[in-house]
Amino acid sequence: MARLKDVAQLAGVSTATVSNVLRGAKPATPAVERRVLAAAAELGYVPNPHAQSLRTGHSRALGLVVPDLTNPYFPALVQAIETTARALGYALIVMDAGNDGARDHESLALLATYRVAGVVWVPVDDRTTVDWPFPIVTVDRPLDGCDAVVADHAQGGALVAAHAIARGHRRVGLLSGPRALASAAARREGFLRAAAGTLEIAWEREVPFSSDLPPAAVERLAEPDCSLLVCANDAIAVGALRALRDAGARVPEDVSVIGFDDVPWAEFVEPALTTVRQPLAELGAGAVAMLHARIAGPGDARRFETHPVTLVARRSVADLHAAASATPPAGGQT
Amino acid sequence: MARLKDVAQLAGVSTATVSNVLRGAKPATPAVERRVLAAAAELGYVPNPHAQSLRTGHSRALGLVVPDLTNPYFPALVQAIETTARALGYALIVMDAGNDGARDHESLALLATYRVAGVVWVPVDDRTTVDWPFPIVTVDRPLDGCDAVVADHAQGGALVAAHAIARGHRRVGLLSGPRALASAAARREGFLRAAAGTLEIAWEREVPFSSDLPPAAVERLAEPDCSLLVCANDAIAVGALRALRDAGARVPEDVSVIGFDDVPWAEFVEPALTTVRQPLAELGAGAVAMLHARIAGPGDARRFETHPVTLVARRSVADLHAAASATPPAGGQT
DNA sequence: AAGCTGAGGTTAATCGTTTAACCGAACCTG
DNA sequence: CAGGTTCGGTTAAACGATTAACCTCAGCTT
Repeated sequence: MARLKDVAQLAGVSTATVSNVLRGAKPATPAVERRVLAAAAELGYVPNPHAQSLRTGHSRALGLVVPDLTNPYFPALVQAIETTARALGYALIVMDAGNDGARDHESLALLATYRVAGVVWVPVDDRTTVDWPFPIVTVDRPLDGCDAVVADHAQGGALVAAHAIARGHRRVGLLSGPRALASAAARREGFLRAAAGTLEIAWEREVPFSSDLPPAAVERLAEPDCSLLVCANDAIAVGALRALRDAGARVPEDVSVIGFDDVPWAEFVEPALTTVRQPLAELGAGAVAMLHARIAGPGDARRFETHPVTLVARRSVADLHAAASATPPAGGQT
Repeated sequence: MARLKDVAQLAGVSTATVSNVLRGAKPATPAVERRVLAAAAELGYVPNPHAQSLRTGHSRALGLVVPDLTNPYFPALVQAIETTARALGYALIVMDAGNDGARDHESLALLATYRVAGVVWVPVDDRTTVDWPFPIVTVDRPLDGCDAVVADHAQGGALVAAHAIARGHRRVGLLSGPRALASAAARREGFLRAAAGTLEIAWEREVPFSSDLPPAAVERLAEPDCSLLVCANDAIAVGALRALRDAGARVPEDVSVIGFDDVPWAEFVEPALTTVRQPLAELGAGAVAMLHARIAGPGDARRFETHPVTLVARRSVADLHAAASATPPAGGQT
């Protein structure tokens, strides 16, 4: 592989000049510049990133630490992050923390030894102090003192309430997520605020983010006693769908269900799930852009971005204004 | 951060000695060895990987190139690869080729500039010549001249046939995948061989790996004319489920469906899908182990590993031997 | 006792960049 | 025209490891 020295020799200048020209660090005579560029092109020169990193003390690599790749939330996020990182000239070192807080920090430590220029981090637990030799931006879990991009969960909750109201629902049941999680709390909060005065909360159960509903919730679902089930999560919604089916209730004819996240298979369950879509691609791209900016300006004020979510209406919530008796037309997706 | 030099100074020896001791390259006096280890521990010394790479010409990083992270097949694979790579002391640089052959090669080129020690590659198209400055092992798509791990698709096909026979099916319809893909061909082949003489192939349609079935296939499904639908893929199976539902057929009472892959939501569709599970974790771990071996022994013979698949029986295929009229018990998953 | 050997260290070159320090020529400028 | 500036370029010193070559000295052999 061609080295800087080879380019310099071919162009008949010193390595310093080549380096300066190639990086646009110092201006050079047009003639010299042309010769250098030509030589570099001819040799197919590509700088050795390790030499660069050694010299400058930082690499053109970014780290990404996620709690668990098999969580359906992440692949789209990772993809967006990788794509925009690459477009900005960074390589991406990915680490999976296996939902383990200790491994989370171990990963950051490892990234530190690699002198990455920055890290995109989705922490497994919300509150952990941070003190690392690189800038960090977190996704979806704000940590004090470091940049963050988040989806607007509260707005999502409001969207759900609005949709319910628009479709003529009055009494709803709530399967809310772990109150301890900021995102779950925000969804609930946003929903409640927008529902206030219009929607009646028949009952509420706090359940984990999982399709395996606790028995208490399953029992409750045997006699729903409401026209709409608001779930904090698509996983929960799928669990609800299953429980309702087992109880002999038809969705959405007897009771409607709405989820949150728009996991990849939300459209494949029966009936296709109405849910709130998180802007994963935007979140990922935004995080990398923010990190890039922070690398350029370490001293700037803390950055914080919140991205709007959208509701995607499918078949799982009935329109009570439409002929109340008729079955909604099949295949009515999107 | 502590450098080799600092350790040497603290231990009262030369940097060469420290380097040798730490890597176990050359034996040293027990006393010296102890001093060095103590010093390194005290300073929390971690070698600078860029300096190492610069000097040795290769890094302790592996590359991973996949066609498309949002394909449900990959997250579990990537996770296994990352985990075992990390256990072996490698960092993992992940690249998404966006299902684009050109980008695929571009990614490899980029990895070359990073002097990765090796690459795990899932090529977007099967036949591409390979000539790179690092060892490669491919997953699921063997390329001549480079190591590979693959799932035993033919065996999977045989498993499907055996299951069909065991459950009393006689006439089956085939929704086979793109014949051009080696994996699809192997599945079909394995199935046909095991079915020969026992199962009657009522009809066959070649369709792409997608839930959006071509009209021709949908039409065929309106009048299935068989007791079991063998799908080359879970995506296809989901499409079939949808088409059958639209046609008013009940699964599995009227017709059974079987898939392949065991995507994460195979258990969430209605009815839960019987399918063949690919050993993603084993495939990933195997690939990295193989790559590691190849890095150690560049001259060794070509390696090729095939991993067995397993059938996971859920509700979507009926047992014709059981009371033919009765509905299978609900909730009978696993 | 002279000479060889080998074990255990050290010295210094090297990997491919970046960048501070320097240098000469050309270009004002008063 | 003598004396700054600028401009465009070079030289050489890092960065932090690895490793070939060399050195020293204790222990053996004859």
